[in-house]
Amino acid sequence: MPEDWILHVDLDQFIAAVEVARHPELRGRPVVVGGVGDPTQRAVVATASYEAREFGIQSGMPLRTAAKRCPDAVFLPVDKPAYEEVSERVMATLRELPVVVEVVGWDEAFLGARTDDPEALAAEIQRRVRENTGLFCSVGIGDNKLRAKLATGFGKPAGVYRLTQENWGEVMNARPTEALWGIGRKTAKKLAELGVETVEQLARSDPADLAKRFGPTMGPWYRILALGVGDREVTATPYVPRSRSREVTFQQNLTDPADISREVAALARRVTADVVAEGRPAVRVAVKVRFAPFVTQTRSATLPAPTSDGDEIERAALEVWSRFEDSRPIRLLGVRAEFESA
DNA sequence: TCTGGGGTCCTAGGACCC
DNA sequence: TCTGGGGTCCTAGGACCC
Repeated sequence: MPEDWILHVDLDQFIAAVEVARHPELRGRPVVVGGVGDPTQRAVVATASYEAREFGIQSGMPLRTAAKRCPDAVFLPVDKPAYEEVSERVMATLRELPVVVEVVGWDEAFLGARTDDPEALAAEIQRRVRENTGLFCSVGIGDNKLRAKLATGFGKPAGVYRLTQENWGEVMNARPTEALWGIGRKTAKKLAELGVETVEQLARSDPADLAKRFGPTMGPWYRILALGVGDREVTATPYVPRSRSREVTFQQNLTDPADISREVAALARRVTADVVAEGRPAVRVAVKVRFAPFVTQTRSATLPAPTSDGDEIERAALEVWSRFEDSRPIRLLGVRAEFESA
């Protein structure tokens, strides 16, 4: 009887790889994709090629910093439609196999598979993705989503790795808690303050102590994560979004109230287009403001009635905006529409 | 590290109601 | 009126992920 496996497929340096695939002359060079491709602008790195990473360039880093670390890097603008198109081809390739495909991003998917030989399946996935798209991917094999996801990281680049209950402790116990999927820098730091530095220490922690520090849901959940326990359900059911948002960072901070109102209204219109495309009305509108030295605040309002109407969404966004009292210069504005939860 | 854009989920306090 | 307990909604903020 074949066993049930969960595979996690992750494209290697996806965005940079798509760019290199269509600009072959860039192969082997440090490539950095982000913003409009101008490293003097306010923007960050979306993806850096492995060659660029050698210079210490990472996703999320300001383009300005990346340019300082590697002045010779090639800077390219983000071309979302191009990545979406390639992503579709990758997902279609995965769906040709006898597996359930759950898409979790442009460059990632979980696969549910029943097989005696998950490594052979992983190799087949890599071969087909390479053939159909020219891209390399890494595949994690696990007995749940958490382990499959973490396994992919150990397989990079272009490799396959199996992480299950059997080798979990051996592979993970000595690692910092931040190695877990769901524990970031802030939580790792708070855990360290409790004397919990490693995955093994977290696994041995008292759930009640964790609940006291992190709340009744998150606290005990961190310990479960450290044990490697996770969700096994892989579903092909299309994802239903909870919200749609648009935001923009200005190259020069805004100070004129007329400019600000105009930008809020424009963002509300863009969000309305997304709401209309979604085919479900918005029930709530939120405005996000990032003031000059990077202080972010949000305000929101429940709409009198659900709506997909642009005038109403714009009016709501402007009303929410009027409740901000701070008058510092503004570097970012955002508008979000929320849908009724299912 | 002068720090994007698009999302998700959890927490906590206050309002409000019974 | 020195006064309970609980449920739910609204709102703001925090943390995380890609």
